[in-house]
Amino acid sequence: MPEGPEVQVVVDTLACALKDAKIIDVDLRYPKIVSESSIQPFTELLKGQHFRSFERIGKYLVLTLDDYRLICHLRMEGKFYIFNNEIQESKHIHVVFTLEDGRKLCYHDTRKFGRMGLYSKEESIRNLFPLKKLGLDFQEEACNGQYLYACIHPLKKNLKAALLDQSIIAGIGNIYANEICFEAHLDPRIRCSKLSKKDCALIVEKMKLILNKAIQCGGTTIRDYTSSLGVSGRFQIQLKVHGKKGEPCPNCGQAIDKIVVGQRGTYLCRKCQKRK
DNA sequence: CCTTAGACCTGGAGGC
DNA sequence: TGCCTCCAGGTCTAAG
Repeated sequence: MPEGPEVQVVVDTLACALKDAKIIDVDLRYPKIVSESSIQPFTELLKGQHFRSFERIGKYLVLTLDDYRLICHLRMEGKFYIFNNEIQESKHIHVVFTLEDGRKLCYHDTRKFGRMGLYSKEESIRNLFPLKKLGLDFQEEACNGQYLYACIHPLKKNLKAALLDQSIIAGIGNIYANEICFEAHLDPRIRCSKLSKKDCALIVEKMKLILNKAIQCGGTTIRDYTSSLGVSGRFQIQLKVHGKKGEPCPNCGQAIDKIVVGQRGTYLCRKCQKRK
């Protein structure tokens, strides 16, 4: 589920639940979840650390502890759950952090694609291994039409691939890339070099609208977050094309088409989204 | 340099 | 019901 907005919802929720909580034990059930680039020994170094601050960069969670940064990527299906007493057991829970107050923070990941690791707190965040290849985050001021145009104008690849390229803009995933192309009335297969400055300004404008609205919608589900099931970014925004194959386009009524672009499922309205 | 196929994993949906 | 194939929020690596 997690693209940038869902990760933001998760970070906000974790910040509420875990601020200054102390880790007293870590049960690493599936060791491959820990990145090879992590400082070791992972479980031992976490003991005694407190969660101090919480942020998101692209699709990464950055949890700052007393002495380290714990960086997590949820990939396709990673989720965090917090249990007050007993864990609701599952074979998909791969890491359990026991907190001093008795709560358990569980990392759940059906496909085991997610990764987490410990990194230096001294180094600037952007220089840490998992983050240094990222471009501007989608919420940054400097991430504007000019920036996007400068990045993608020279590229031969198509618009969809550029939106998914985390070294250009960090935080956009497949669902939102489809929605952004639809709202900008642009065919995802357009070559980047054919896009004007005006197109790029429009793309960024729609991108910020869609992603920020998604965060707000996710934010509404935070409130009914209770204790047992916890912290999963619930994607509640109204999608216009993603997953809507065969349904009428909200603009013109023509059936939404599904194609493959860059090995990813891509939904579009052939009438509304111009190819150039 | 760039694009693309494959790998990493599991489970749900749909066809037969 | 069972078996098979395809597909899914992502990213990295090797091959072409």
